[in-house]
Amino acid sequence: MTGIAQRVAGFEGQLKDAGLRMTQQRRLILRVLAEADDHPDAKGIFTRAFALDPTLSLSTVYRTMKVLETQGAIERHAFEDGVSRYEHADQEHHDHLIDIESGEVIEFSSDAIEELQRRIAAELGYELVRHRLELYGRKKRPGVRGKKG
Amino acid sequence: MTGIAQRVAGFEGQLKDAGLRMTQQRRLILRVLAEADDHPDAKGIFTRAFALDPTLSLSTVYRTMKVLETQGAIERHAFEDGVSRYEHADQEHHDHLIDIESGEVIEFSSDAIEELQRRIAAELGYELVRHRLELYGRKKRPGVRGKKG
DNA sequence: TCCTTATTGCAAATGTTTCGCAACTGCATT
DNA sequence: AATGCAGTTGCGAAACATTTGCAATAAGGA
Ligand SMILES: [Mn+2]
Ligand SMILES: [Mn+2]
Ligand SMILES: [Zn+2]
Ligand SMILES: [Zn+2]
Repeated sequence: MTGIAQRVAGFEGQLKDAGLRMTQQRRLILRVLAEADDHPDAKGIFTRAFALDPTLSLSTVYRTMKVLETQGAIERHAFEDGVSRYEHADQEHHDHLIDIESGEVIEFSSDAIEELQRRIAAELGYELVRHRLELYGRKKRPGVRGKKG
Repeated sequence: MTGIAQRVAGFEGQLKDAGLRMTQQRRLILRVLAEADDHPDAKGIFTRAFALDPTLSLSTVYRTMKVLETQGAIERHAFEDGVSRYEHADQEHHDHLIDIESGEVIEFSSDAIEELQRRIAAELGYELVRHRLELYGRKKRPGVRGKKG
């Protein structure tokens, strides 16, 4: 919902408060991130940004992702393949379902499962701080119902 | 519940069926794995096994873990720190809660959450094949109840 | 025991992410 | 607009976990 410009401006403020600078590179990466509707890894972000500014380096992408993560501007995920994937954090919490055939990542959120996780942790004597939930599935062919169908 | 000897014997059969061999190294690693009650990584397994046979190499541990995983004899997990951790697969499915202060890994299982995940996937048009669920929490101090306590 | 081939140890290669460092630039201040 | 101090960047090298090529070794059926 928030526009790119506003988001960049808002982030600029956060940086300033932390004594950090808004550089061309950060602006560029922020833009790439804002325009992304998937979950790119560092190399993917680099590729997209590099197309707009071929002086950018991959190191800077990594460093920027760290800054953005610290500022809470992005979230980092590590799905099965192990590499870090990023997405902007201006949306509310959600988890992911990965299509094991296509690799497509589908977002979902469920209050019920969030609550259940909290309860499970509590029963074990823990306060839930964060969690990682990934579902790996295969697309159901329409028309095929459950075992008893 | 299953004894180490039986487990090794059973695995030997699986290997044979796959045209693979039961080597000293595999026997050793299997033993280390069977005696482990935690979730060691490759280096951890190597260290324990190396103590019993200092001719073993780390490569062999990695290769063996791959074979064992393919045979379904072990499970591999990758918690937040990124490295692969292993455990024998002779117990029923469970998920993990990690104490973010001590690093301790607590196992738990919940039919409710398993079912809920299946339902969520189904609602998105997917058949759930596997999942990853990790809870990261902090030990509650006894005597301190919820916000309204 | 012999033979075939799976397996091993070693070192080198990978792939991802981090780091040291000198050059560069944002930006607050003259 | 010019100055100066950090914070930042690009580059190459390092770090780290894991994989792989290869020649030597050993499992296990004949
Ligand atoms: Mn997402
Ligand atoms: Mn476990
Ligand atoms: Zn969630
Ligand atoms: Zn589960």
